[in-house]
Amino acid sequence: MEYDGAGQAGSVLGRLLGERADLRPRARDLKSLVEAEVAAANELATNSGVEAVREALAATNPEALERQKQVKRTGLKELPNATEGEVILRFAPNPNGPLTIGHARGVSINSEYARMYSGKVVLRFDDTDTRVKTPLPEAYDWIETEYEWLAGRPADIIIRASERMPIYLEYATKMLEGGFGYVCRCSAADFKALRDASQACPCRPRSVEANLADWSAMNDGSISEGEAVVRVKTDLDLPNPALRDWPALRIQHTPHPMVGDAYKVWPLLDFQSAIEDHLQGVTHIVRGKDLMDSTRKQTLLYEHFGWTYPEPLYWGRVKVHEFGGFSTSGMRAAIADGDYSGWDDARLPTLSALRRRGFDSQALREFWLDLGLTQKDISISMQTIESFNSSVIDSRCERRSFVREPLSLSLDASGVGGAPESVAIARHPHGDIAGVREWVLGPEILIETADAGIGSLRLKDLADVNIDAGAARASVEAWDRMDKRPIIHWLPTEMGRPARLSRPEGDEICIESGILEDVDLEEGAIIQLERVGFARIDSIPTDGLVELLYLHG
RNA sequence: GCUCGUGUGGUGUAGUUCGGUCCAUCAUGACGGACUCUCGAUCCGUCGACCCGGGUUCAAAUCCCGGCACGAGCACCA
Repeated sequence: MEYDGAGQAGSVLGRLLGERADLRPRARDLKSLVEAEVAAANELATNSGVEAVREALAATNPEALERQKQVKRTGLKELPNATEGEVILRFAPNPNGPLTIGHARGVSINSEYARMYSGKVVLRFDDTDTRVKTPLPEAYDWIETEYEWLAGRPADIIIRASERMPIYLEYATKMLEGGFGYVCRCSAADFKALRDASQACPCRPRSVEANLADWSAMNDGSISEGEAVVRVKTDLDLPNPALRDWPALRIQHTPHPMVGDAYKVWPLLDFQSAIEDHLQGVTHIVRGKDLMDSTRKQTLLYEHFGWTYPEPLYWGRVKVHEFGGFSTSGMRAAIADGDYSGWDDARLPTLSALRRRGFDSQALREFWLDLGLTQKDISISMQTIESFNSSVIDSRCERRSFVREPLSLSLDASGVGGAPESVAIARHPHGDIAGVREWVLGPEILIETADAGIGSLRLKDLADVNIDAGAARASVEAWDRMDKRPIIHWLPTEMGRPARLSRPEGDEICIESGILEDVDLEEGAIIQLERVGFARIDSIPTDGLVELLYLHG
C-alpha cells in the first residue's frame, strides 16, 4: 500500500525478522512465503487499487496502517561511566584574552553535562606560560563573567594554576624522588634526534640525587632558560615518538603578570593539567581531539603515580565560515595595532562582541548543544547561529522604522480625503509586546530612495499610494489595502531622528545612514528594524546621530 | 615521514555499540506556495546524503578486508 503496489519482498522480510528473532533460523523458508504474500498484495493493489488493500488491512490488522518514523535523539549523548551527583568536569581556558565563540562550545557542553548529572564544573585558568601566551590580567574576570553569562550560573570551583605553583613543584619533586622523572640538560634538537631513534639521552640514567641537585638549581635561577627541562620517563619504544620521555616542566625567567618572578620553573600543560585534574577529582575531561596525545602522555604519568585517569571525550576542529581562522594571540596583536577598536569590536568572533551585538546566551548555548560532541572537524555558518538567535529574540524585540537614504515626499490625500492625524502601529506584530507606537502624521513622509522607483506602493499601516514621476509626491489612492502591491516601511518626517547603522562585513564595517523612528528609544535595546533586520541601539546622544549596531536579518 | 583520529543531503546532526521496525532523523539552507499591512514571524510542500571497491549474510549506513579523502599531534604553547 505504502509503495503503490510495488512492495519489495526483501524489505518485508527484513521487518518481519527484525520483530521476530525466533524466526531468523528459518529465514530461507520464510523468504518464499513472504514473496508469495507480497506478490498477492501487489496484485490486489494493481487490480483493485490501493484502497482495497487499505480496507483489507483495516479489517484484519488496523495498527499496521500507522507507519512509525525514527526520531532524532535529543540532548547530549550519555557520559560514559558517570554517576549521578558525582560528575566533575572542567573548563580550562588560557587567560591570554577573553573567550571566543569556539570557547562557547566548551562552556556549553561542560555546563550542560554538569546539569544533566547534577555535577560540578571547575573553571581553571591554565596560565603557566609567562612568555609565549602571556596571561592578560583583565581576562580572568572577563572569563568568569562570560562563563556565567553562557552557562547561566557561575562555575562551581575557580582555580588559577599560577596560584597553585607550590603544589605542582612539590609533585615534580616527588616525581624526581620516585625516579620516574629526570632533569634533562640536552638541547631540544639533540633530544629529538635521540627520541626519534628510541635512544635514551645521557641525562636519563643519572641518580636521583644528581637530579634533585639540578632541580634545585633550576628553581633558584642558577640554570638559565632552555638549559634544562624535567621529563617524565616512559617506554622509549612507544610507537608514538611524541610520547617518549615527554617534557613536564621548563625554565621561564619572564615574570608572570599575576605572581611576578616568584618562580623560575613552570610546568607545561600536560603536567600541570594532569596533576590538577587529579587533585580536583575530575571524572570526565572534554577536550579538543588535538589533545589526544595529551591524554596519552598524562595517562603515563598517572600510571607512575598510581592514579586513575578521568574519562576523556573529544570534539573536532571548528571553523566558522564568516570568521575563518583566528587566534587569541592574533587578535590581541591586531587590537594593539589599532586594527580593531577592542575585544568587543563587531568584526571579532569574541563572546564580548557577539554579546554586544545582541546575541542571546541561550541561543548560543542551544546552538552548541545541538551540534553536540563529535570528533568530526566541522565548518559552521553564522547563519545557523543567527537562526537560533532569531527564534529566541524575535518575540521580545520591538519594531521600529529605519529609513535609509531617505527621500522626502509630500503626502497628498486630496483624492480620497479623510486623512488621519495619527497612526498607531503595534510594537510587536503578534502582540508579544503590548502597546502601540503613535505616529503623528504631517504633510511630509520619508521613504527609502531605493523604494521610490516602484511607483505603486503600500505605505505599511497607512495607505496605498502612487509615487509621481518626479518622486516628489505620494498620492493616496485608498486608505485600505486594495491590491497586492509591495508594502514598504516609511516614516512621517517629524517622527524621526538621524541615525546610522554599522554592519560588519568581513573585515570592514559598512555604514548606512538614515532616519530612525524616534519613539521610546532605549540605549542597549535590541530592536527589529522593519525590512532591515535586528540591531542594537548602541548609543543615543542628546543630539546627533543615534548609533545602531547591526545584528542579523 | 611517523603516530592518532574522522568520513551520512550545501551545512550541522540522529541512527553504527548488538546487521533487520531505515527506500535513513531533525535543524539550518535553497526553491515554491499559503497567511500576515516588514524582506521579520507562522504554516504547508519540494530538493538533497550513508567516501570508494570488494567480502560475509536471506538482509549492510551498521560487521570484515583493501583503498581514498580530510584533520590533528610529532613545541622547553595552551
